[in-house]
Amino acid sequence: MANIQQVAQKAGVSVATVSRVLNKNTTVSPKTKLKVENAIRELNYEPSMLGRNLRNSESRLLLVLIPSISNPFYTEIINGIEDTAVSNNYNILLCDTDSNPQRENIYFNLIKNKLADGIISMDPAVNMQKLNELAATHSIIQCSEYDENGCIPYVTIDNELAAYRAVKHLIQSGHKKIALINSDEKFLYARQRRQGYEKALKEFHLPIFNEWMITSQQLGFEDGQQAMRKLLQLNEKPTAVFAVSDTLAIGALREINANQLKAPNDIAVVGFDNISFSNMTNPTLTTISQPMYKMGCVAANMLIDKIKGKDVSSVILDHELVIRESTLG
Amino acid sequence: MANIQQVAQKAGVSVATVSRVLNKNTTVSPKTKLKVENAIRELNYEPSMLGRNLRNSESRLLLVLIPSISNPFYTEIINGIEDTAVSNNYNILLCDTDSNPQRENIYFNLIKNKLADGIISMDPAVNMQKLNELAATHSIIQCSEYDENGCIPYVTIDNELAAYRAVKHLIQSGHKKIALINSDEKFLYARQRRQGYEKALKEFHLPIFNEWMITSQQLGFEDGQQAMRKLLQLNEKPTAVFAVSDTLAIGALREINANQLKAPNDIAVVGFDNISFSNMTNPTLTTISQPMYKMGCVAANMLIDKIKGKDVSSVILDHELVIRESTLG
DNA sequence: GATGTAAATGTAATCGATTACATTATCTTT
DNA sequence: AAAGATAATGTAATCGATTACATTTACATC
Repeated sequence: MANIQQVAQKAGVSVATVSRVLNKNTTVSPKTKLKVENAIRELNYEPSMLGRNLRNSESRLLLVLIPSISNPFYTEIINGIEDTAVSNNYNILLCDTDSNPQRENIYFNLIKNKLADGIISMDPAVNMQKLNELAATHSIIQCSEYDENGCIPYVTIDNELAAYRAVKHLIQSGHKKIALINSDEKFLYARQRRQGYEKALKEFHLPIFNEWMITSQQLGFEDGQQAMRKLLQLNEKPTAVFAVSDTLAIGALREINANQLKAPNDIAVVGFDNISFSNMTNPTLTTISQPMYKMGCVAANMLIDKIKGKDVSSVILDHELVIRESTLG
Repeated sequence: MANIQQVAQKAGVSVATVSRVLNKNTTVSPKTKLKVENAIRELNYEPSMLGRNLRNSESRLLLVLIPSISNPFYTEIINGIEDTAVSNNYNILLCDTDSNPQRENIYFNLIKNKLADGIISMDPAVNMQKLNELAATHSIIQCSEYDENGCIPYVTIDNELAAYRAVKHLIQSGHKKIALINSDEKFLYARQRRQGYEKALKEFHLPIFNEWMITSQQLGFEDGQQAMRKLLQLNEKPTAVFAVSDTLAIGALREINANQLKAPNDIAVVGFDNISFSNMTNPTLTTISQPMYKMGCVAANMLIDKIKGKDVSSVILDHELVIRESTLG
């Protein structure tokens, strides 16, 4: 692969002139410009980003941290981030942390090493302290999950309100025994959604039973199945379930089917996220729709602004309750 | 962020010595080594990959091209690639081409520009000619989808045999009217799976009807729904369907349910890929299981070998028919 | 034709690392 | 204590671009 020197030599000009042509600098005569362009074409030259980035100390790469690529919730967000990034001449590095601190470190180093210009973190299990430290010197945005006490700008939805609405919908459909399948409350969204759940129950003077609140360590389908299995073993079974993630809800639905029960008649189910699967289940799943694509766009724009040195402030986007078969008796 | 010069100054040594400490070169006395390490710690120094990569002309970044991050089929493969890459000290750049030639170009430039050391392409819609040209000068591996006539090493399964087995299973379950929901036959895997389908039908002297072969442009759930809708409008309806992707099959199942029909009694369904969701549907989906994680590992190892200059040859992995409720009358 | 000004082009420093080669320090050995 | 061998460290070129500053060229004006 040719370098800028060879192009300059072939065109009979200096490297500076070649660079000017490359960067669309106007102070190049049309004649020399043509010579240079011919040389570039003949040599099949492509400028090395390594050299360019070293000099400009930018990489035009954005890091996107996700806990697991297997959760469809993130895919739509990523589409939004990617579209926005590309149209601003950035590319994204998708980093599956697996909620593994060691991997996390690898990716943090990438930004310290100037191989990335900024980070969008969607990992709820990220080391918040480290992230905050890093944010002092680098551009970082949080998406969906964030640190209440930190100073990193974020984009998210009102989780408590969304959960409240989901549970209220169940109550208004006539349910009085409503279970919660939550994820670990070390995550902010889990605490917020539980608050929304409790708020709705209290408002309608319904009892809050610890037995009906299951904590799941992971968000896989199987985890939802397991949680539902526990609920079905109780003496006093709930008639409705609110799961804090569609993947959990879908697993729960599966377990209901497997026990020859029917949703929503035996047990109604509400999920959270509106992943594309949620409309393919049998019955289809009632869920809270997050504006995932938009969330990705907003996060990317915030990050790019931050990199440019602008001030950015956090954003809370709207959500929507999507009512489908799993709660429609 | 401190650079190597400042570390050298602080430690009272030359940059060469710092570099030696960094690269675990043995010819450094324990005493100086300590001095340097202290300086590094005090200055919070992290070596710039940009400088290092420019000098070494390597980036230790692998490009992974996928047509769409929304298809769960790819997620398990990516997990395999990522694990293998990380344990070999590489990181991966996940690139969602959206089967968009312009995006594709962006990512091809990344490797030309030395920002990536190699490519694993899983995009069936990739420009094969360009990919082959690029392969002449760069390290490239294809995964799952490949070019029969090209010279790029690949890892895949025997698509024809897998499809043959899937259809044979339907025939042996008593079905005589078997439809195919295929994707565009510009893709090799589509042609191969169709061949397997036809081979099975011929072997059992069953007729091949063009009406029963639907081509879907995309692999989304909705596309499967649409395809099934067409099949259900036929005068002579099939009693079983083989879809070349689980996403299509799940959409088809959904459409069957929506028409108050039951799988497998009214119509049996077989998918392809064994994505995790295929075990969550109602009924659960019979499908061909590809060793996705392993495929990713093999592809990554092949690529790393190729980068090292070793000779690598293509690999065909085993598949498995997973029988579930959607074909079990 | 001399002069001034603007446009075009070139020279060389720079980004932050690695490393071949040169030099200096240390240790043996007699 | 001198010589030679070896270990430790330093000097400076290098990777491939960008760009401030310097220089050259072209052209207008009197």
